[in-house]
Amino acid sequence: MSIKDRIINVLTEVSGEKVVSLEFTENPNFGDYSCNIALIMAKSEGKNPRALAEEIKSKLSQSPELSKFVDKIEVAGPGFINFWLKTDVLVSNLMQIEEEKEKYGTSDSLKGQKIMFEYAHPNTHKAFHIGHLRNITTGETLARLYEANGAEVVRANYQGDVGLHIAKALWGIKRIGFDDPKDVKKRAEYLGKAYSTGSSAYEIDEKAKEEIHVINGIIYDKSDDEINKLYSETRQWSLDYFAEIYKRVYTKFDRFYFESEVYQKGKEIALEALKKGILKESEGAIIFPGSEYGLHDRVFISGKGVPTYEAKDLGLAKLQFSEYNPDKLIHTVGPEQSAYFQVIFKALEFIEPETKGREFHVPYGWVRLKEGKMSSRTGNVVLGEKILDDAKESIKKAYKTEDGVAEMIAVGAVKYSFLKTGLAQDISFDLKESISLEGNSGPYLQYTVARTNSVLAKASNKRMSEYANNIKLEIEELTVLRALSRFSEVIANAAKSYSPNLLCNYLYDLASKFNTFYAHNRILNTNDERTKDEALGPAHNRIISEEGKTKNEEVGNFRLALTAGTGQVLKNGLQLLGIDAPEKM
RNA sequence: GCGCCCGUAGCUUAACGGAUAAAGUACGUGUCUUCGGAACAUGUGAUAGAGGUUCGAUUCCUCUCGGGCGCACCA
Repeated sequence: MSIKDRIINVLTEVSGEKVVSLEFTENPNFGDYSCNIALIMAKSEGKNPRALAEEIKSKLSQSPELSKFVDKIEVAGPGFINFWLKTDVLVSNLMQIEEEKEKYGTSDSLKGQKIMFEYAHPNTHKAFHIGHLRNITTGETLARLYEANGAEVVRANYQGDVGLHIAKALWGIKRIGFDDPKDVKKRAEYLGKAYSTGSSAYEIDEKAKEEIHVINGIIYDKSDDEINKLYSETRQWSLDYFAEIYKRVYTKFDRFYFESEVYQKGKEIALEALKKGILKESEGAIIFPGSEYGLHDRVFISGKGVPTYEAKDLGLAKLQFSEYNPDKLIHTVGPEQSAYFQVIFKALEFIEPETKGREFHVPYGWVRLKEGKMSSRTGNVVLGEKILDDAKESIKKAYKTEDGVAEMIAVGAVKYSFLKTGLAQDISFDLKESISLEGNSGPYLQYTVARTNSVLAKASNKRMSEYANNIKLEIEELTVLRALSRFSEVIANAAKSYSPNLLCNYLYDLASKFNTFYAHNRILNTNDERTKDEALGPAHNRIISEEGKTKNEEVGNFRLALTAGTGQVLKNGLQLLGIDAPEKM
């Protein structure tokens, strides 16, 4: 049981309240943990909150359990009860990092749960743009966060390889002429051009529109050999291109679903549902009457008899649940589809009842360009890959870096710039400004790891476990120590609330505190001796040898441990964000 | 028109209904005869507007203004 839970238990017992929340404090003057229970109780009982807090505090001070790890309790502000942890608790946490290494911070709180994360979902024959990159970055991180908490994770990718957009691209190919550039990237560019050609023709040219619908029909019924061949060849071009990107951003999928794989099944399910009266006929199409449930109607099979995205999703859900039977299925998809998913989930409740309460839509915000609106229809897109390449180039220009390291830093910079913002928040993207290498950025964290590596490599004494005793802490040391102890709770929160940005903020805060410590204290060849008079205060006044002095060696060992612990936690945290930290940079 | 989401320093973003609204960037001033300067320190600067609920509101409710997205055969 965590320290936090143990404090909560005592608080629950003493206060008699069932729901007690205990929070980390941002301000060190307010201790390690803070509790607002007195404020809440005062409201319902009509008492003075401060007096009540004092009352609770005096009961708490008599708890033998609490005295094992709590050093000081104070009532502050309107009636908060603040707790300071004993230094040994924090130091033993440091030893835990040393023992558990890359396992440190993980938990099994979600053990036994199977979660399917469905993300990325690019469409073949269309560009893979920065929005996809944000999606894949987000999905991968969520998957890793859930794994870190013990869940069994299935990574799924649902790729659109049939539908009108393909027909537009094929029509475009016919218009501009078939051309195989024989290069993965150039093939993707060529398809992007073909798609925007077909797409704009579709809107302004009635004849083109008709032709595109004919091609769309052929894609489904495979009635034309020439189109079939063109389709399967160019489809593979896209898939090869996507595979390169997945590899580049460290994502591997357990299962690739395709629209081509589910549409037939989806259509059958929809027709079956029509018989049962779940779906209805309307104006020649087959629809789900969402409006009967406060939602809106949606077409599942078009008047032409073609299954729409909606019907395909029925087939997809059927397949996903029969293959994996996940406890939760999380679709990482943009917010514009929120209303769509509400309708689909409702329809699924009737058609596939086992999905009820297990389908979730986690929307992530748009990536908007400062320069103007992005649209693959008009060809005005910024490719995901271009961002990575640009970042890499500017890193090489600014620093002497070998290619592999520059790539690692570029990926870190781009991913971090997406993840540090709240999931639902739109990102306003500027090609030059957004990929930051300084301050609150991926490279800053990577740099800090490299710095810890460098210091540790120079250390002659590797026996860091001897540090723990008799060290009097400087304020900067204590600050880092406290930050380190929060890691596991942060990743649990980040997973639970789908908020990778919480982890980003935490890691930046930790790195920043370490760098402050680093700038003010020597780690190697320490030459300061501390006396009793330099003690920090009652909470952390730990004294030392008989003469009241800390030995240099002990200080050095402790600082090395602090350095190693910081490096380890930063590495573990970056790993969860899907970012590698180079040994040197 | 109906519905959903969003307005926080010049810019990009934080903040379970809590304590002095937190950072980065930019701009200004500094630190360092560097255990890695992609660093550290320091200054200027913000909750769109009006009501309401509350001991307490960036957060919840109502309205106004401003932006985005959905709402039938695209995905």
